[in-house]
Amino acid sequence: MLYTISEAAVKMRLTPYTLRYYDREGLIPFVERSAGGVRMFKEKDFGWIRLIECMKATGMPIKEIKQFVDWYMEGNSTLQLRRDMFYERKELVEEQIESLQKTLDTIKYKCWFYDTAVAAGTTSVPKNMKPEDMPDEIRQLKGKIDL
Amino acid sequence: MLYTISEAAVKMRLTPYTLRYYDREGLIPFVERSAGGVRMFKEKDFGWIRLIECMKATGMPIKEIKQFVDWYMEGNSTLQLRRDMFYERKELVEEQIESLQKTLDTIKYKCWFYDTAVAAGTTSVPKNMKPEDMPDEIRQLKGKIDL
DNA sequence: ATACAACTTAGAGTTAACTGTAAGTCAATA
DNA sequence: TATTGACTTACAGTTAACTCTAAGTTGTAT
Repeated sequence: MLYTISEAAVKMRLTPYTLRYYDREGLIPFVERSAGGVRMFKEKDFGWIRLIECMKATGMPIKEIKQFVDWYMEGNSTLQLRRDMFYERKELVEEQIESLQKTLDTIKYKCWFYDTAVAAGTTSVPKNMKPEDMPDEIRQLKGKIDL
Repeated sequence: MLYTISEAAVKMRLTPYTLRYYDREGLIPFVERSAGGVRMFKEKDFGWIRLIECMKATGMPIKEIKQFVDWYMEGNSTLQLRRDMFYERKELVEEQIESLQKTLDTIKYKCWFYDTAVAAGTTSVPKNMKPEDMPDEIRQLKGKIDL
């Protein structure tokens, strides 16, 4: 089963513009063309594009993803480099999750803060509340955040 | 204790350019000026800037952060709007964490894949490995991801 | 064979969030 | 008081990742 760029775009939830951009940037050199030059996407290509989207989701810039694709096209001589890249990404994603969890602590505190402020009609109530009057989990959060 | 823009930048791990940009965009209207027009940052401002950085860390664009600051400057009549904004952010951050955890599953699978490929000198070993020959946690991961 | 929709490339335009430059002003020290 | 380094504004430049336009080509349906 082969797909045109529009069909591939629907399947991948991208636009044809984006797929052509990825092609120009060297992210999908394995996508073949018809005799007339029309891109023909095959099933196997979608797995690759999903992997590219996964790397993008880690915040990896397109140029670094291209580096990885270049290594892949080079064959087994680049296995170590590709392995190391994934381990580095693993570290970074674990850090991102930790960081987002800290961010979430602040947001959760603010949710309580504004719940309390809305109920009172003024921010001075949560602002001046003594720690011992706060719910346990909020007191914990307040201790963790640095606002 | 008052701080110049350079001192404030060091304290917040930002550049003076960025702080001026935030000021121009209306993110820190509460920062006062000396008679000569020089910005004078006070301790209280840093808490605010930390909150702005927290909102930025959730992926919130500067224009939406400005909306929140505008609501703050308007006073208690905007409490409900501010509360709702934090609840919306909470949802989004929880989604981001979930999404990153799925991304991490794919990365972890690829770490195993390339560990195995490097050991064998070729990707065909992990590529053709039967599920029952994989470690349990890898088989689990492989079932979860969609490459 | 002829339409005509969907494809192609090259290159320009957009957006967000900075980042830097130029010209001029402020403030601390010799 | 004069110098000098840090500040000010206005505005231009940068970067990443698209997004769109124009001019031309391909492929399918009559």
